[in-house]
Amino acid sequence: MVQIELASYKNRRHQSCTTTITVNENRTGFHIMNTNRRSVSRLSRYRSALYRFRSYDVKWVFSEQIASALGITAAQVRKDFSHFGVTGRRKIGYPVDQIIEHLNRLLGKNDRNRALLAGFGPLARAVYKEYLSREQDVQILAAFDESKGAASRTDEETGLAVLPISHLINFAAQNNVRFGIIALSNGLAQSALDLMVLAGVRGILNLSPVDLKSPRSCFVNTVNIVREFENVVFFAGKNSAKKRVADHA
Amino acid sequence: MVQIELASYKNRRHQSCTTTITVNENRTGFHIMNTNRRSVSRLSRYRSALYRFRSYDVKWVFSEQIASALGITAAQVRKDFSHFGVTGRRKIGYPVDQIIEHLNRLLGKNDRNRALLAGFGPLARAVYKEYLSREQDVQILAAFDESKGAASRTDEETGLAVLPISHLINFAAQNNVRFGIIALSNGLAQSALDLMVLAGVRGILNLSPVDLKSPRSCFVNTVNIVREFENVVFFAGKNSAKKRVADHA
DNA sequence: GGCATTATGTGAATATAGTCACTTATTATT
DNA sequence: AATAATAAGTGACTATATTCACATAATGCC
Repeated sequence: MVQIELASYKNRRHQSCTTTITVNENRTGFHIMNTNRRSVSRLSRYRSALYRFRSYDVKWVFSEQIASALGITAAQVRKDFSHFGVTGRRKIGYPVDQIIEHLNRLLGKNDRNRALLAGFGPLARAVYKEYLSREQDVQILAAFDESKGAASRTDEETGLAVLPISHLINFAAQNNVRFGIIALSNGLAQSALDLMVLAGVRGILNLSPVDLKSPRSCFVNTVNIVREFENVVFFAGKNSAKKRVADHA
Repeated sequence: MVQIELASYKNRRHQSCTTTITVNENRTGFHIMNTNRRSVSRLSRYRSALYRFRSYDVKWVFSEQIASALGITAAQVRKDFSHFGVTGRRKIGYPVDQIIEHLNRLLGKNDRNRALLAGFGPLARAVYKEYLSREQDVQILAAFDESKGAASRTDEETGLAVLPISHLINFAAQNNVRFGIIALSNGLAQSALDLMVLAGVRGILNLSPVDLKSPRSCFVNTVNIVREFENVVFFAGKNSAKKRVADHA
């Protein structure tokens, strides 16, 4: 069991408090055990809601308003915020600018997170073009793909460098790359992960439809789009009345 | 008789991973007692693991083997299976073929799930081409997009019909479409959802980076790829920043 | 300044998810 | 037939996640 510090803050009695998560090691990597895993997945939803408030020049928001924007309860918002040391003022609410700033810090939005793409097929291209290239905090240094031969090239449409996979380790190590995105549809996904791990990558978003094994030094988040569609079919089919809107956890 | 090791695990008195050829017995009927959200999201992972076992002609698997394939505990597998009425035989394990069949039924894999795409930009195209067009149980009837004018057309590359959004309601209603996938990057996502709901759609996979509001009649699963990457940054970042205090505390 | 108001912040309570450990059915062995 | 072995199945338990409800601090009004 491993304790990781998430946030430290002072409560109203000026006692300093620290929020930690407890992590359990298992074969496939980190498994988050205590209350914070789901809270974390809400952080960026809070952030987008707050950006929307800010775009309307709102300076202060109540937990109630944030909650209604995300479709959750106000108590949940306050609890989450309190976990991460986000504070507000009674009768006034939470200061939009400050909280955005705070969330950005928590989410690594103030850094330039160097990352690389393994695979540059249609899905990877689309994700890069539509999402990643627009995020200032994510800097995709190169893509690695062998589909068009083993030569290095520059993708015309996006201007991204596309290198052969054999260059991955050296490139990642030399550029101190800490994050990777795997979008290879075939069996290459696992070996791409292995290469990344060897190169010192610390976190991977896996978009390929296979579950990958990773040592505990590297956090892996697998998003399987077909699986998510199957969940929709399941829940839409059977009518379990509880939660109608799911959040990908 | 084939003996292939697919997964290794520890028996409290050391190893074993065996396989036998056997007959299938008929078992019919299943009922869902509890709909545990996270169990459901494991169902298709079980299924893929079982397909892999089957590809090696494995007829029976132990919960231990399945667990090891997914990196979870055997108790979890048995508990999940018992939730969904999946049964095995003591000392023998679970019958691969039957369980695959059972899971397929649960996941709607034996139906032709008619669905439509809202948006046909690069992401939607990629998801369609790489994933959805290959699934026999998902039948994408058409895509709806206005980016290339308001005329109906057939997409050359994929052969998919692309219609103007104004046709969505009638088309969906006439074809009794029950599922939708939204991949619109702009503010059109919410109105696409509203149209689908009006047309009687029961479940939606939302790939656009906004949280959508939906009535209770329609289940929505939002997968936000940038958010998933942020989670990676968060966990990988914190993990490397803080030295681990104690292993196995 | 005093008072009424109100939304935060947080323990306690509840709900959900996952693990442990034991019972039992089934099979193999003697 | 009796015995040993073993993995499914399950109830009790632990861990995680969310909601409840209320004390409390900050605010505005008189």
